[in-house]
This record gives sequence, structure tokens and C-alpha cells, in this order.
Amino acid sequence: MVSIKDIAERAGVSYSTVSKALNDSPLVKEETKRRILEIARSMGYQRNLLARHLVSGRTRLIGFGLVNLGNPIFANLTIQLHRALAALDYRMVIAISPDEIDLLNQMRADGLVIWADLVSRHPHLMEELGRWQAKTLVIGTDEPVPLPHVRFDRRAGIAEAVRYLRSFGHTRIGFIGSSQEIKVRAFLEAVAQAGLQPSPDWLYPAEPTFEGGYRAIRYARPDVPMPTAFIGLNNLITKGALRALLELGYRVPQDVSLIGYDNLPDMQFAEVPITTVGPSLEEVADFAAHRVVDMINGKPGPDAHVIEPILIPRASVERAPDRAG
Amino acid sequence: MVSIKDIAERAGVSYSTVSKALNDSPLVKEETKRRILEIARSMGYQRNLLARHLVSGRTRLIGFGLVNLGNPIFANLTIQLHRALAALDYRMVIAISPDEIDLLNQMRADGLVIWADLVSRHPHLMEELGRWQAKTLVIGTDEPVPLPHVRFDRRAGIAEAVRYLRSFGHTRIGFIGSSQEIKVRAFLEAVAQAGLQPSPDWLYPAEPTFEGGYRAIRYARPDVPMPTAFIGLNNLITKGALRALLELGYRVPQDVSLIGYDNLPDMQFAEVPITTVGPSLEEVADFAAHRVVDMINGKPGPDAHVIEPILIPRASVERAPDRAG
DNA sequence: GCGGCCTTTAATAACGTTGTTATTTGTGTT
DNA sequence: AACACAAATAACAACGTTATTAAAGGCCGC
Repeated sequence: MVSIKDIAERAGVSYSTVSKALNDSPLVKEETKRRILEIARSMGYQRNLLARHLVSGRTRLIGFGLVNLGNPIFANLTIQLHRALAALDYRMVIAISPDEIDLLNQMRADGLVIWADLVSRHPHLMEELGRWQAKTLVIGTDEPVPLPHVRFDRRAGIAEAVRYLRSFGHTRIGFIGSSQEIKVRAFLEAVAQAGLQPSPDWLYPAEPTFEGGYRAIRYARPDVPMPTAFIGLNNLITKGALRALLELGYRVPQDVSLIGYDNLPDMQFAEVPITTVGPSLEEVADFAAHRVVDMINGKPGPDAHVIEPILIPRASVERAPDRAG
Repeated sequence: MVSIKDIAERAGVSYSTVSKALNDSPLVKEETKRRILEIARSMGYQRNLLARHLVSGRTRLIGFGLVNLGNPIFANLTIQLHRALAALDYRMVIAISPDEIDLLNQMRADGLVIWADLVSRHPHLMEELGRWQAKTLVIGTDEPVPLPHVRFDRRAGIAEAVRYLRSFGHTRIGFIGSSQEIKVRAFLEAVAQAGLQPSPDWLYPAEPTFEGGYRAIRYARPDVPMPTAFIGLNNLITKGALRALLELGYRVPQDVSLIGYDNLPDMQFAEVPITTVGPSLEEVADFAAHRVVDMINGKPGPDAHVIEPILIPRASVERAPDRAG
């Protein structure tokens, strides 16, 4: 590989002059610059960012740590974050394990954007991250954490969904999913808040997958009357539930309404375009990218930020049918 | 940041000894090693890979260049390639523009895996890539290119789909899509090969999106008799077409059969689980990862490799109905 | 008690940059 | 012709490693 020294030799100048010329420094004569640049070009010179970064202490690399790449929401967020970071002239490296995060740090990534689940799944990571020099931003937390973070107000999202269904006259609302306790609790609270008498029967336990959502509805307890509306824990569960409802002969939204968590664009392409609620992933990515870059540059900013969920109305919610409880 | 020299000072040895100790060299006494490692740990030492890579000339970074992150197939491939590379202890950096590819090279990425469309969309890139020191593997080409590459035999995939439909007795087959000429030509050839008389009416032009597939069927020319089976250019078009068919009152597969290109897992979750054909993305990722790493390590291997498409039978194909042409 | 040899550690030169400090060259003034 | 002074270039020390070469220190046999 041709280096700055090779160019210097060829141009008959010192390599420090070449460095300055390549960086368009005013300290070197215009004519010399032109000559050096021309030689560099003709020799196929490619600057070595490793060396530059070693002295500058900056790499313009940002790690994105996440867990379950299987869920389309992560793919989506990955795209969005890449887009947002590229616009700020930063490169993105993906990491899905603490080991990879560790390597990113050793690679002197300037910053890390980490999905909350990755930290919560590996508790020791949290304290380590605090000590590292890479600026770390945790995104998608439910509760405040001792690191700069972006909180998704899932409680508010669920509340909004319940309110929305309530405004369509729904009085029996089911919640499909279970693992993320906060949403379940938020659901029960919101339902009570909306003046309804929540029943344990309204909870439909489900794995956070398409299959899970499908089974939760398809093989629901026959003795429990069918709610007039459902809220699905995430995009996959919701799609599975929709499939099951249709298979069982329920019309959506005429017989049963449905709201799914997670604002994924392709929810509009389901059999029935699904009304969704959740953070705007674009907003999340943009905020995270800007905030982490600000942190790197020492600009002040909030250590905690809340992304408010938004509800995107589509065809899956309609007035509650007149149906006996 | 604590460096090797800080440790040396604290341990009262030279920094070269520390380096050896950290790399578990047999040239340093066991006891000294232990002492140094302990000190390093207590000082929170994090090795600087930039420096290491500068001298070693290797970065264990591999760039993945692609174009349309919007199509789920790319998200899927990204995940798969990340998985395959992580297993080989390589990090992956995403790039979606020639500029980003360029930076990857300047960052001295050891290798690049590039989606064919990115190169074909930026023709000058091809020759540059050949000159660079980063080992480059182009994936997803239709024709051989002057760089090591992985070809997807799309012609064979289409042929397989046609043969499969033929074996179910279909004689009028539509093809939805247009931009990727090779698939259209392959389709016409395969149809002729199967002993059918291809008609221009069998081509349903469509943008490569859900919307495109939907409109192609929903607003098809009314004077053309409905084929008994369709092949969709890609996953999105196929899903859109399925929606349109069902809306028009056709039962799938009883009235119309459907095969989609691209083996994406979630095709099984469509209204009707869709039979798909295409390369196994897992196989593509595994092969690409191993091959590019072999190239980096100077191991010999094929400059061209063909991934044969596979057909995954699902519910969307059935015997052709008895219907007048 | 002195070469010869192994074990252990130290010193030093890379790797390819950037930034700071020295040195040379050129120009105008007196 | 000597001098100050700016403009242009050169020299060199970082950055944090690895790898190669040099220097100690300890032990052996004679």
C-alpha cells in the first residue's frame, strides 16, 4: 500500500508537507499542493484511517448493540439508525453480544447505542459501559437507568390504545402477550382508568411471535366470551392474532377490533391494515444518532429523554358491535 | 485511557514485556505474567485495537455493501451475514453508498462483501474495487463479473418454478414484475421449454413493491383471461398480488396458484402460506463469509460460485382448475 | 573464575498518520 | 550588503501497539 512517505519521496518533499497538502493546509504553497495531490492520485493513494484515528483519538465509528435480530423491529431500527448516522458522517457497526460490544470498545468506537434488552440481559454490562470511554446511549428502556438513555413510554402507548378503543365504544378489551410485564400492568391500569372493570380473563398469554399470537386466539379458553377488541404486545403477535381471528370467522374490524404495538410500515399490508401504536422508529433513530454524536462532541444534552408513542389509525379498529358480554 | 506503558510503569518492567505478557507469550516468566495481568485488570486496561491493527495490517472488519435496505430481503441477508461473520470472529460494517465503501477501504477493512446491484448501479466502482487491497466478493450477480463473485442462478430458479407449476397441470402462467429483465427472459424461455406457447399477455408489469404487485393484478387488463398460476418477481410483489387476487374473489390455491421469488421466512405467514423459490439466504451468507475470509487469508478458492435456488413448497400451489382459456 | 548457554527482561524500530517546533528560502528595507 | 520578517518546507515527537534485536542475570562444567 502506498503511504504518505512514498508520495513524499516521489514529490521530493518531506512527508509532513504531504500530510499538510492532503489536508489542504494553508501552510503549504498552492502549487505544491496541486503537484502533491496529483502525484497522490496517480499513485492510487488511499489514506489510512487507522493511523489518523490513532493520533486523533476519534474513529467516527458507532456501535449498535441489540439482541433479537429476528424481530423485524430490529431490522427496521438498524436501517433507520444507519441512515441517521450516515447523515452525520459516522459508520455503524452491529453487535449482538457483550463480547462484540467489548470489541467495539477496544476498537475505540466513539459511541455506542445500545438496546435496553441487551443491557438488562447482561447486568454486568451496565457498570462496565459507564467506565468505558465510548459514549453510551441506551435506548428503549422502560425505567430510568444510570446511563444516558432514551425511554419509550410504553405505559403511555398502551394507555393511548385503550383510550382509542374506548372512544369507539369498546368495553371488553383483550391483551395478547405476557413477557413484557410493564405493558400488561399498563394495560390493566389503563383499562381501569377508562372506567372499565378489568378481568383476568382479558389477558391472553402468548409468546412474542407470530405463532404465539395465533395460538393465543385460536386456542383461547372457550368459556371466556370474545372481547370486542384486542391489543397485541408486538407486531408479530398482532399479525398472528389477526390470522387466528379471521380463521375463526370473525370479521376485523366489524366483529373485533385490533391494535398492535410497534409502528412497523408493513403492518399496513396485513390482511386488514392494522392500527398500530408505539414510538416512531425514525424519530428514535434520529434522536439517538444526534444525541450520541453530541455526547461525543461534549455538547450538553438531556441524560434522559422520553419518546412519546404515536397511534397510527388504520382499518383494524371500528365501533364496537352490539354483542352480549 | 490507560495504555501498555502505564502498566509497565506501575509494574516496574518495560512496556515490551507488558505487551508480551498480555499476549501470553512464552518469552515471559509465568509469575511476571500473572502480576502484569493482575495490574492490567486492576487499572481497567482496554487494549487499543487501532494500534494493533496498524502494525498487524489486519482489522478483522468486513464491509457489507448493499443498496435497498427497504426490501426485507436485505435486512434478512444483513442478519445472516452478521451471524456468519461473527462466528468467524469478524465484525461487520454496513455501507449503502460508494462513499461509504470508500471509507471502509480507507479504514482498511480486510474484506468487502458487496451486493451486485450496488456495483452495477455505480459502474466505476468495479474497477476501483479490483485495485483495492480489501478482498472483495460480489454477491447476487446474474452474469459473471471480473471480480470474485457468487452468482444466484435466477434463471434456474424461474425454470424450477415453471416446472413445478407445470407438474400441477398449469398451462396459463402469469409473471408479475418487470425491472429485472433476466427473470422475465428466463420465464419466457422456461415456459417454452415446458412445452407451452408463451403469450405477451402473460407478463404483468409491476414495480418491485407490495403496491406494485397489488396493482398489477387488481387493475389487470380485463380482456386477458386470468392465468391459473402466477410467479412473482420478488417477495413484495408476490404479497401484493396475493392480496389483490383474494380481493378479486379468487381462492388461492384452488382458483389460482402462486409462487414468489425470494425465500423469506415470513412468506409462510401470508394469508395463504406462499410457496417460494430462490437462494437460501443462510447458505449465501455462510458461503460469502467463509469465502471472503479465505480470500483474506490467501486460501485458494473459486473465483465464481453459483448458489442453486431451492423451492420451498407451501400452500399456495395446487392442481390447476378446469377452466376455459 | 571464566567462557558458553539458556532464561528473562530491556531497548528499539517499525506501522502511517497529525501536530508542533526548527530550519531554510525568498523578499523587501535600509 | 546586511537585516528583519514572512512564507514555505523540513524535522521530529507523538499515538499504542507488535516484532526484532540487544542486554542482563543465573547456572553449568572445566
